[in-house]
Amino acid sequence: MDYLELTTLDTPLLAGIPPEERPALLNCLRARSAAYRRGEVIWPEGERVCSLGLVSRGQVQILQDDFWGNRSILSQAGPGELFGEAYAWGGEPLGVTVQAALPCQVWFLDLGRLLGPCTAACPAHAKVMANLVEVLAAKNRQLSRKIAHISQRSIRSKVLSYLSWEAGRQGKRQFSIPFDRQGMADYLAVDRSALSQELGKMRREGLLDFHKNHFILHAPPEG
Amino acid sequence: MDYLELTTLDTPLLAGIPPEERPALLNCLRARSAAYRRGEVIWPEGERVCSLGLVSRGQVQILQDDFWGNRSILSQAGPGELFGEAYAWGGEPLGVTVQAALPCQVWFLDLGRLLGPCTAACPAHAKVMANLVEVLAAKNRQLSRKIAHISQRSIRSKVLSYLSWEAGRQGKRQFSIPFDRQGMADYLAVDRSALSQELGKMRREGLLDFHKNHFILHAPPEG
DNA sequence: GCGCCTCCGTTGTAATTCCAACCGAATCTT
DNA sequence: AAGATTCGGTTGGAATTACAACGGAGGCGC
Repeated sequence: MDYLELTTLDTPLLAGIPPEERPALLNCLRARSAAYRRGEVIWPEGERVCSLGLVSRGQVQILQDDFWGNRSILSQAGPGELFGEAYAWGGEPLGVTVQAALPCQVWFLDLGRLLGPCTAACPAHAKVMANLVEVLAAKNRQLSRKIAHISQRSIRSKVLSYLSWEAGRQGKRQFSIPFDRQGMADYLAVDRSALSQELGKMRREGLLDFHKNHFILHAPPEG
Repeated sequence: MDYLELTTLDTPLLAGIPPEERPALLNCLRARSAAYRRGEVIWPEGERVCSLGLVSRGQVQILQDDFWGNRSILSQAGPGELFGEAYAWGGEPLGVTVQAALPCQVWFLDLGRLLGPCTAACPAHAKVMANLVEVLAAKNRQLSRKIAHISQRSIRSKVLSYLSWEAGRQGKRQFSIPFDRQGMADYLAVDRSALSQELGKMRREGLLDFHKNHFILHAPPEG
């Protein structure tokens, strides 16, 4: 297996592990790779997985389908980011669907081997564990944040909650978001046309301005 | 410090670590304890914490307040459960408020020390790391599940999504939930009276029956 | 240039939800 | 036992949202 792609990949999971140590580590973790076309399903919901996914090129979406077929975007993962890390141990079947949002290349790592008693086999193992904890904690915060947004009772509040957070994150009042309208509506769990409608109303009221996925907040929601 | 309470506590974080090894470990982690009255704030939002919380007695609530003052219950933690584990490293300020839901006793552990290079100081360290990963992964799934519920577009769908999951988890069609009405409404991010109204309508339609926090599902939503 | 397709905004209507207020039952206090 | 408090159900009206349908702008291939 050719690990070249991963020895130089900038990913939080392997942060702090020098390229020369990576092949041995990756071999330990039984790293293997696959390519997917846009829209292709990588892991269907219900699957039992014992490895986690790492995107090296392209982008994947983590989706959730409910009983009635509505699909919502839980999150997206680009180069260097992980998916399925919450289901890779504990034996629970996958509660989400992972799908290629763009043509992409992904790797699968058996990180379960790190959880066993003998963690010290490779010197890099401890570092991976520490990275893994930080990644899981960050994902946790990300999910909490989404909950904060979609817990709002009105579309306007959801939009403001999301956009003002995004503005804060990017440190500017003018910024782009990683969604098209449908994606934004899915993320905020609202109807697309209702979202467009509310955005238009907010623009007319001078709260903000926008074009496609580029936004400008006019009145700071913080007061 | 008297670790007696923690040497016998059944908690996923210390699972698999025998009581006699715990005092040394806890000492390593600078474990310290505090008691809180019902309603008392343990960690206010915005605080920078570098330890995680472990409930030994009572119950705490993890709350999220938005810009406009609406408060929603992210989760609750009872004896043996953790809180703040997503904010204990990475240096991000606390995005949630932690409050005592009941009179309670909690412990604070500096788990950040496990992430450093020398993990092998105590023999139990590796086990705690593995436990921590599983706890974080489980929390992850729990947050994803809540998102699945509140992403539903109608109160009825939210209720069915939540109740049918709860029925599945408990393996019976008749079960109790850990919320009163207001708590359930907060969890599902809907208005309490609207929730009562919808529950009454669903009962009239024969979908389910309930009394207080005890529910009986009549028609399986799976078909 | 021409269709084809995707994305986004608009409109109108039906349905849902919020909100505030009220009421009764149960529990707790004194 | 009376009063206070909490909890859950109900109601009515105002406001919001979903839903379906349509139309225009822009990109793309031919």
